[in-house]
Amino acid sequence: MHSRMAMNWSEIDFDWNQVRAFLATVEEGSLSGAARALGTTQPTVGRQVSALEQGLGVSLFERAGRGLVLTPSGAAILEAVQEMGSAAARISVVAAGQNDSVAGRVAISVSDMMAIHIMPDILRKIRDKAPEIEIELIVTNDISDLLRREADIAIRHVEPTEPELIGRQIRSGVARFYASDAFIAKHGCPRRLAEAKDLPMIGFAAPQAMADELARRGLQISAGTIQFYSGAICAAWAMVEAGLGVGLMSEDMAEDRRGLRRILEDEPTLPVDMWLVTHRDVRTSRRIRLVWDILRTELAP
Amino acid sequence: MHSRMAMNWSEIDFDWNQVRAFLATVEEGSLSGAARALGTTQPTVGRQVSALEQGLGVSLFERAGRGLVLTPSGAAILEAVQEMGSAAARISVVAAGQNDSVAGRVAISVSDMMAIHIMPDILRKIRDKAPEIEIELIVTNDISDLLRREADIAIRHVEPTEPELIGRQIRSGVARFYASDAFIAKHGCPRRLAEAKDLPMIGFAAPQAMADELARRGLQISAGTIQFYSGAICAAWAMVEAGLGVGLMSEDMAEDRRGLRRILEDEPTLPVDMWLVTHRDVRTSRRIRLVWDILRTELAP
DNA sequence: TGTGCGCCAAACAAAATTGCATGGATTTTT
DNA sequence: AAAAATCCATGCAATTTTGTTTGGCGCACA
Repeated sequence: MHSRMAMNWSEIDFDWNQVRAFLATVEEGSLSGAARALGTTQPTVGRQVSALEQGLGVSLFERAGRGLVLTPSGAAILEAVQEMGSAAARISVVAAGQNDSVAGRVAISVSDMMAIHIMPDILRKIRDKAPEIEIELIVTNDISDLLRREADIAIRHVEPTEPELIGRQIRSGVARFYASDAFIAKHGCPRRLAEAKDLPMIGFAAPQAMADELARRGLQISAGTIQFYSGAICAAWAMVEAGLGVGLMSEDMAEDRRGLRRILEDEPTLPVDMWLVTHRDVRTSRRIRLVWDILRTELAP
Repeated sequence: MHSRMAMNWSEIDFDWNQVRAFLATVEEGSLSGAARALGTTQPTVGRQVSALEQGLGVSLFERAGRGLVLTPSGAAILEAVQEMGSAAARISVVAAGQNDSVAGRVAISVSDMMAIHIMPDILRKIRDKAPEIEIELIVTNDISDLLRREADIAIRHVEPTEPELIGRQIRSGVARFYASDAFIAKHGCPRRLAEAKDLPMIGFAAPQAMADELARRGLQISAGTIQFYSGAICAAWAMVEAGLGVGLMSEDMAEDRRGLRRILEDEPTLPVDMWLVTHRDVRTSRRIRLVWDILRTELAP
């Protein structure tokens, strides 16, 4: 019995893997790039795309010397192709959630500072409690996309807004300003914000973006004071330690740092939230649930 | 920020065709039924579903003697799978709309010699592969103007320089000198260029233009030896066959000619290139692309 | 209870796909 | 302006996938 309307199979007799090759090619911009992304070879991707063109009776790319250019026909089907891709990603997410084996891989996405200062101890605990779980630590300072299953669990600093994601606030710390001893020896140790406003500052993002973000939290900083910055927070902190400027840092992480001193005693408190986030569908997996619980316990205030 | 999120390919490493097999199995109720619907065989569908189960790490069906029963995990991914299927169907529909029907006219511009000696066989092949395509053969010895859409595809002997045109070199032959048996009986068969320089020659262009062109290619010919000429190459060749003079001709075309003999064994080789040329914009058209591909295959060395 | 029918699983031969190596072409770099 | 780096196409060998055939199992029906 067919509870649903039966599919018209003759309409989709083309090879679905060829669609995947096409999508990868569009996203990567070249056949070679698509091959790298898919873990196959350029001739294979090229032939699959050609076969799709022939199967659909449309030419999708114009071979233009270096690289390919999407034809109008290619652009026309692109939206449906992308939807097919995101449905495939959802299959992966849901299937991962259905997998109730404890043994297997769990991917956790964290910032580099977390990876260096906090995760090692937690990973040891995970190994003790569940040695058959294999952890992939994805280190990125971008928010990684749980919807596409780049990671199973992520630690973010903002509450997730997507309805498919569930987040649990695990800790709220405070960020403060720090500088190296050498820096203080040279510039003095400012106690009040007013004294510090001309000191060079190390940023974690482009100066204007960082100034805007701080302003949103009630701290007026001129973008001009940010001379150096790096999205890699540990690199930014190396700059602070080298005495290149003052830096803003979560309190509990700064404790470990040697040669750093807190400055600005009257600064407004900058709350730093921490959220443990996962996908509603993968959370049902026993293995992921186990890791989730360990993280939640260990990261509790 | 990336508004266009790239796909996470490493996690979507399962075979998309396996998803199709799973969907067909669910909708048809059995592996055999799915095989019938997909136009394949039951073992194939069975193996694809098994491979999907292994790839996702989840069991999708309960093998229950006669027939299969969906497991909870199978039911969980079903929605996303169906969405993938409907996206696939949409691709097919959109592509069909984009598919400018293959029926229609394609104009090919060729020289008269090509039209007579080479095109007939190729036209037969085009008719076999795509009977609904109507071919107009534009016979001209001028470089026909693709930019003005006099023709959709042209065969030229020089590489196109215009950026709007794309050309593909398909063959490089050699031109040699030939004369009719009657001519040789009367004038002898010159073996060296020096012996021939006073023999009457049939031209394909105005004597001085032809002499200049040959000089550019390293062959010194006096314009005065060209007594008769015609831009219509086949007319010029009728003159050669009638014994009015010697003629220069592409080797592969001369082979077919009866009553002609090659002369001048020490002549410098005159390369004759052949380029398939079309306009960038029309190349995306399905039927023109089809004809292009046939021409390219058939004219390959 | 025996028989027929439909379905899934397994073994082996055939076919299709893939990967590798290479060549041609174009853009970027030095 | 030459050289390096990419990128796509193609020929050929190897692997993978598919098709064919056969056998086992459960269910329906006489």
